[in-house]
Amino acid sequence: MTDKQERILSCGLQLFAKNGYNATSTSQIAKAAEVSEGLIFRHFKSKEGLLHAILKEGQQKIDQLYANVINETEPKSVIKNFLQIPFLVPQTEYNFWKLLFALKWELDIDNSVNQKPINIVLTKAFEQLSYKEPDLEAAFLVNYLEGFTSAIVKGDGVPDSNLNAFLQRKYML
Amino acid sequence: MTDKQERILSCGLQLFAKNGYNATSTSQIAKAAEVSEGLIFRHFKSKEGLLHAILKEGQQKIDQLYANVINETEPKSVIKNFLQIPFLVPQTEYNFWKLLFALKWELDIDNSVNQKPINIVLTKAFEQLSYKEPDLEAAFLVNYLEGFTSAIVKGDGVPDSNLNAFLQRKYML
DNA sequence: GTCTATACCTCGATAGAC
DNA sequence: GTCTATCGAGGTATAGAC
Repeated sequence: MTDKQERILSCGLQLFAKNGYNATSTSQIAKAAEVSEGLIFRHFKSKEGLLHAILKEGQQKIDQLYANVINETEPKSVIKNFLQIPFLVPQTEYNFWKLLFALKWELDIDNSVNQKPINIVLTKAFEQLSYKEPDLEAAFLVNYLEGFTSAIVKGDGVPDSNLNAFLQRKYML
Repeated sequence: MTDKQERILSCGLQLFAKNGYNATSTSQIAKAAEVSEGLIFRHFKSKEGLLHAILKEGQQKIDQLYANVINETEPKSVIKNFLQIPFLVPQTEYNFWKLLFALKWELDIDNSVNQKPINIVLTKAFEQLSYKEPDLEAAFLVNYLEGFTSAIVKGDGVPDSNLNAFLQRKYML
């Protein structure tokens, strides 16, 4: 991976996240990365190829984030770590998350692949804690976190830790 | 409002919702609405003008939906009606909601104008029900509903009423 | 139907590493 | 001399606009 390739990936992410995929032209990216436009196509085949390269690079970070939940065995910690996810994302990566949210609607790129195992683990945790309807408890929290992270990433603000502390009390974690 | 104007609005909504704002060309809309492309610009000034006309038309329906919550006085009914919102949206209007979600990211059109009064009313309801931290309870539910409606509109499926019934039990509504 | 701009993309030429 | 990274001048289509 050469320096210019990395600059294309980085600037592509910035611009896609800031202005949207369709609204960003390859010439803009080239200008920002200070490379010739042709180079983008040499390396990434097409504009969409560039997008997928960007997504692939970011996917690792997502996996790491979810690993904290999946690999946890103690049920209370599973829930606690799940709720903590938004706080583990460094601000430098907000752009990537913003892009993910936008792509869900702009193209039909949905990485709900990660959602399923999370849902299973969460359900199991509630079950072990003797909640009456563990699957619905899990679904409830999953929807909450979707809304919460959406609000954070959208507002480019820091997540409100009060809400998190509140939930830890509510669920006795 | 002529027949052709309405067809432009309707087809514009369909296509914007389905393929995104930037990815939809005015010529596509003209073809779908069976009008000349020039007519779009005569009536709506620009592509963005058309978008705003579409949004303005839909705003009324949003207001109606939220009115059920805002105008309610009995605290339990406030919360109940709030949670019911997604179930009151007819499938024929899913396209409009989908467009709203997409625009939040694609352009920076955010109609969180409605969010504030809802938050206040919800907080008050929890307060009257003697919840310890009514503001956080409200914020929690608001985030949940954002995630829930997002999932519904995205999945073009019917909302899961089990989850709603579960929450009515949980909050003793 | 026509205009202008710009979108995505191609490709031959170049330059340096080995 | 081959190979890989790069440049930048086009090409073709289509966008929004009127």
